[in-house]
Amino acid sequence: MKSQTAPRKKPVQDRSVATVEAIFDGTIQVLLASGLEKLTTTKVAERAGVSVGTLYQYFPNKESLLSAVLNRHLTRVVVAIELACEQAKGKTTEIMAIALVQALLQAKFREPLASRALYAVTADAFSKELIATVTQRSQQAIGDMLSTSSNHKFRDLSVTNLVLVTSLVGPVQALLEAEDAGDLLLVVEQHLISMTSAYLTSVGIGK
Amino acid sequence: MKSQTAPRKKPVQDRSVATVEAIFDGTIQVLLASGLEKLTTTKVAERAGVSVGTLYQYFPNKESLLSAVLNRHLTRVVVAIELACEQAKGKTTEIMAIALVQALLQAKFREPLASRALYAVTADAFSKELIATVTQRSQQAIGDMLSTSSNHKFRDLSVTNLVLVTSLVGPVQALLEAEDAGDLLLVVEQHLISMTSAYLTSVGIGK
Amino acid sequence: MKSQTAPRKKPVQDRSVATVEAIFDGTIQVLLASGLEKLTTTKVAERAGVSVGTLYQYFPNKESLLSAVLNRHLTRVVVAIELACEQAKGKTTEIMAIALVQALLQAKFREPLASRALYAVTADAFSKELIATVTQRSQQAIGDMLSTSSNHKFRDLSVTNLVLVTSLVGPVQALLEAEDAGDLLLVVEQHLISMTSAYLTSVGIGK
Amino acid sequence: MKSQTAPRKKPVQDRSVATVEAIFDGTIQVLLASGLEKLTTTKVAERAGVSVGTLYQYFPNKESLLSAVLNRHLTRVVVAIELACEQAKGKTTEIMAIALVQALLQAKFREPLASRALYAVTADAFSKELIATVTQRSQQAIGDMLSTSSNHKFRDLSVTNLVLVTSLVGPVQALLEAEDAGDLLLVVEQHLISMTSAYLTSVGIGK
DNA sequence: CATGAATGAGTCTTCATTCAT
DNA sequence: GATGAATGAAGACTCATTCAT
Repeated sequence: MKSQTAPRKKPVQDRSVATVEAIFDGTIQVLLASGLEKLTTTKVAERAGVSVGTLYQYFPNKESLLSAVLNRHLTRVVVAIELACEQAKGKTTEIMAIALVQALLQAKFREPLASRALYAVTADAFSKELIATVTQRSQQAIGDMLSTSSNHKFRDLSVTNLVLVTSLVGPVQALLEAEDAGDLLLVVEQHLISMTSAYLTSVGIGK
Repeated sequence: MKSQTAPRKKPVQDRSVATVEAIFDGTIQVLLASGLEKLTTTKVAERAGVSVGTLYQYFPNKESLLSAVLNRHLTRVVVAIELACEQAKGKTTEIMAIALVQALLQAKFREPLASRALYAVTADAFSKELIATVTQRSQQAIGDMLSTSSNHKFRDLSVTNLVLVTSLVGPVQALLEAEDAGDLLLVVEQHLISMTSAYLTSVGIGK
Repeated sequence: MKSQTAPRKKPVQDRSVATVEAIFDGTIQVLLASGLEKLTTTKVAERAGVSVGTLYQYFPNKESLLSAVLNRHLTRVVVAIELACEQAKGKTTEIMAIALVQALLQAKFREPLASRALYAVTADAFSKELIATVTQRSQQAIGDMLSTSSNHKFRDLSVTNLVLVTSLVGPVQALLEAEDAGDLLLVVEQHLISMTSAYLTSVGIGK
Repeated sequence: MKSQTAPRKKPVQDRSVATVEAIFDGTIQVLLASGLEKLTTTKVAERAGVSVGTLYQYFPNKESLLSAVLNRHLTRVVVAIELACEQAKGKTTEIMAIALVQALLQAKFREPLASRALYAVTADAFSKELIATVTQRSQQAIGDMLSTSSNHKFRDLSVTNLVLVTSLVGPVQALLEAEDAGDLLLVVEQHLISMTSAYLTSVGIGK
């Protein structure tokens, strides 16, 4: 039996689509305003301008709601990464580093509020699986890209992927929560590119 | 006004110390077994072998309990980092990288269960302050160390500190949760050292 | 003030008849599958292949739906009993016993599923009135029959009626829920006839 | 895994015993005042003079509460029947009939309110098992008794047991709900004895 | 007439916290 | 100091019913 986490019904009608969208937004709002701990389905429904009943028409339980929101966000991020990786194939390691870091930052900062809000959700037990999937896809994309590098070869490719994915997330998150994010953004981006590039060079084997 | 988060009384007697210790352990146990979401003070007390009443004798509320546990853990980690940074002062950037990475890994893997269990707590709203403090101290220690490097100078030292601290945490966490952590540990450690070292070199200015 | 329990409109058209019929069937289905406790109007509508809205077109509320279903069933049973009693008038007490028991069993086993399903509904508060009416009619019919017995007279006729009606229902219900109802049916029927006949003889006064 | 229907903790202390007793009484009260359909755990707690929390300390859920109350009642009834059957062993069939009917009536009318209130609970799905057990025990006791009859032997003993048990319950229930129960009691008792006795005689084989 | 999305009052149940013993 | 029974506010979730399309 599948875990009770899949959305309850697909929004086929326009009204439904709008409703679900409003619920998603409401979730983010409440997450930012109250935090995950104090997030209640009633609050979310209120913010979304619908009744609790309606919320439950689309999501069988609170968990599935949070999962859906997180899923939508993370999927967008991974897709951005996959795209960037695809486009950087065959290029030099330096260019790959730039592509990867920029893609991640852009994806995260396109919806900075959602990004920040969803961090807490990420830590929740039921997100494990989702996170695993997303991490998996990211590593796959990065691995596929790296193996086409024009100037380096990588042994321990899987470890390299792991390190790359996990090491970039922390700084990005810190940036999202920083008050002077705007000022820092460019410098940090530069540093992350330097770090990634330097790491890949030091770990790669010259061709 | 201070938040009601400080422990209620100091355990001066041996029995008290043992009780608090048991409660701390119980908390970790429950965290691992049930997750933060399903952690209840009653469960913790049970695991600790005391009554709820006793638990509340030492901690005014659930939050303060979790804060205390998290605080103890993080403090140990920072202290380890501070120590390592202190000892690596005046050395080369490469040695500093090694010292830093090793200190972090050792500190985290000394109590791997606690490290893993407390990750979720970290994401909770009330931990913000604690995390901030700890991050602050770490960056301070690292900054102090870096500025004594025998072979590099750093501009944007604060950014470098930020990047270092935040980028290492992700991989370590991933490692803690990996099933084959044992096999990966050494390789990942090596990669993290490479990354850190390469990053510092690339960002530093030769003396 | 009358309770809002009467059907909302009479199905004059064929389509309407079919719809109501489908809703009745759906109700029985859900009753059997989920039990009264978990019976919801939505489920019933689904099973019936109509929308909830349509269901409410024919029944003003859940109660009236259940009442209607129960009513239809019980009415059929009483009618069968009334008929049998009518036909046995003037016969001996023994023949009356046979007629009564057989009529009841036949009526109940003509729609065994419905009979079984509706037992729970019977116990619900709102059925009180309906049950009373039905019981009343049965007792009336039985009383009318008994008083024409060719070989006995009855004092305490009302008590006799009460006992007869209420004592036969239990065994029939047990039979309906038995797994080996088929095997038992004939024997139990025989026993019930014996019991009824013997009871009437022992309580009746020889003419 | 056992069904979540067993009481949560045993009342060892006096206070606990009193609490549970109050909850039982409260349940009966609410059942009589509002009916099963409108019975809520909050209402029960209020009537019992405790908080909902306390109620849930002793019963994991509403169902288990109702089961416990029903169980207590039915157990008392069966015990009474078992006792009566035991004492009537070796006697004539007529005496057995008297013993059985009187035992049942006395047991039911010792707590007439509870008897009446619990009828609805009886019909609920989750009571199936309990009812089955109780019926089983009753039939066993009756069977054991009948087989020692001094003046009759019974073939189809199991059918006879079934018929006896199920046929007596209906009249008793009707009596409990009758407004003039007091007036009827004696006559009905007499009729039930007649019926039972006559049935057993007609179905038994003279020795 | 039929549909089914939306509503929200009403339930069950949990759990942090207190306090009499 | 320790205990654990009692509390009750709060939150997740359901479902009878309505009404715009």
